Amino acid sequence: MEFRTLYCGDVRVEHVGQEITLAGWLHRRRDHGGLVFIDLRDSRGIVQVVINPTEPDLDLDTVQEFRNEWLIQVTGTVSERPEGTVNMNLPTGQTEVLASSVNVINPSNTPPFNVNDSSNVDESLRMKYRYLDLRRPNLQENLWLRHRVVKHIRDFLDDKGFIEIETPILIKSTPEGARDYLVPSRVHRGQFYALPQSPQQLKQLLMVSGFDKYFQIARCFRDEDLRADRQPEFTQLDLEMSFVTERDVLNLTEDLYLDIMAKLAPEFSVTNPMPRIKYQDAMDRYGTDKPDIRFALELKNLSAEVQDFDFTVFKDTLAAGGCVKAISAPGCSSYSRKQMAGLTEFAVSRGASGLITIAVDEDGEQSGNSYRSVLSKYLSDAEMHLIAKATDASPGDLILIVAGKPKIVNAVLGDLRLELRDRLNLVDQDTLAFCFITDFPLFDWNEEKQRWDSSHHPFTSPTEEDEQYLDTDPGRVISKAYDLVCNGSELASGSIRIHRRALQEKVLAILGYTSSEMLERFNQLLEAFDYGAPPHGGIAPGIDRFIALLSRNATSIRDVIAFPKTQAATDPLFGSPDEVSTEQLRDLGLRIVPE
RNA sequence: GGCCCGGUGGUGUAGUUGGCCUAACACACAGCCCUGUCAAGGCUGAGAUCGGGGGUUCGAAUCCCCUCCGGGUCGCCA
Repeated sequence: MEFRTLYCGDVRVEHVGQEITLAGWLHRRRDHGGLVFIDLRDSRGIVQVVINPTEPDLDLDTVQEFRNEWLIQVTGTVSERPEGTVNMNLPTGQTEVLASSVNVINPSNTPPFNVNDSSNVDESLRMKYRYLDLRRPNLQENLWLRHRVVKHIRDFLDDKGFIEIETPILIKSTPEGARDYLVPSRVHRGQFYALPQSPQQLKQLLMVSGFDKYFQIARCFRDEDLRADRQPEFTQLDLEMSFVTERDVLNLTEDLYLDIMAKLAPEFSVTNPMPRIKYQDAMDRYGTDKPDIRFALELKNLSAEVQDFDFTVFKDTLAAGGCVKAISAPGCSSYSRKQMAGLTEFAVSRGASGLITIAVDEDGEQSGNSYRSVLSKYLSDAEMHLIAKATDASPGDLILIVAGKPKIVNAVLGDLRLELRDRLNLVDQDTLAFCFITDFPLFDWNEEKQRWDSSHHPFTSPTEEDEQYLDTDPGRVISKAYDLVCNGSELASGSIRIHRRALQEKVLAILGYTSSEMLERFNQLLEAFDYGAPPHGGIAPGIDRFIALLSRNATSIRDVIAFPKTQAATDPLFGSPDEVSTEQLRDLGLRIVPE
């Protein structure tokens, strides 16, 4: 006999009259004594089974022993539900299955938490019983969503002529960027493989090989501390193309995401086309290179307006090369002293020296506005007007001003902007506001180590116009790097790469590599460039973050990964990481040194 | 490594200005009743020394110290 002839979730009116066999988990039981209803659940849904004791082959006492999560096989007849008992909340709700026989395939212990609802459960308990958590509707939906998106990506790129190629998980450590996960070699005692932080150099080599358009759903590994949106292993859509410009990569990425949104998540409204914002503009207007553009509340630079004001804080800041910027919080002029203090504390905790507020009130006079602020002691009404005008503030608004080094001012006001977004409920949850950030600087100055770092990675190409400044002024060199950002979250990062050896060596030299270090770490790439390497570029969208954005119930990427790690990078289900046997250590030539 | 939040029957919560807590409620669990429910319903019952250790006190879930676990965040994430 077959385990089943129909899925629980597939029972419909068209099956009425048919004898079917179902196999599923007991989702819920409603026992009326003489009559028992069982909601039976399988991978495709839930159907109501009716246990009527008048059936000759049904033993009611047995059925009454069934409990939640028991795996049950039911044979019976599909029937239309009697009038008034239809359940429109279930896709199967116009039907029910009148059982003629039932069979326990496998009983279940009482589950450690409710499997048949979406109630909150302590996350470590959920992780310990991840296989049960995965039975619940939220994670089921998320993983199905993930599957559909990944399949869509594969089909989309296949259609565009891409080839999917797997690259090794055991590669060579190139210890810059994130910390590597290392794998000791048994064959070569004392030597190690590293797990890839991304297949970056491998995909560039595939371009040299002439594959032209490559992609991979690639697992990446970074041994850094975890966050809601960061796991030690995560998945990227890694893709690379030859003979392309930035515009080609951005257009392809835009097409891909718009296609996914249209076909798989049409309930969201999306930015189409996706705005392309230069890095410097993003910093000026939003204070960050990953702006949430669902709402305006843009940063305004007041440096020009306030430069002649008789106010020491502004004067000294500007004299020291700093800036004065502000945002206008709509409807917040009525904030209490305590609420204002809260905002100041928020700003100071993020590095600001202070926060200056101007509450804009209605005024019956010709001016229209009156102001409450510590600045009133120093500035004239006309000067206050100037600030209000520059920040587009209206009566009822609260102007928040930060003065200091541009980096800090942007960071603080950028964070305040997001804080106001949440406090004032400024965004629509059904919008995904994609945008591209372009024209990143090629290098960032590392104050601590007194050297230049790549702002993207060392293989990123400078623009042709700026190549001339590599020697004289690396800080002003703009790169061909770009990010895809959505609702304030970085979804993808990519660039046009360097494909000529001389330029690559020059960039590596600026980053502080000696010739011998270059050969030690990057020889495979540098040498490959000597064999007719084509110009190429690509992008690497994070799959986990994107699915989490699309999911209605995910609060972290853990909710879209089948078996994630805790914040301490452990797996409570398997108990990893764990010690290994002395034999295993001996094979590898390793010894554990106590702290 | 820093800062913040949390840990109370199997689960989720309440209680946390020390005493009325002999720890409450819901779900789950056990028993009984019940033939049209769908978060079924009714009655009865069992189940927690309040994450662990130490301390203060006549008295601690509640206050103090240490520690473990989970989460958020800063650092970190080319």
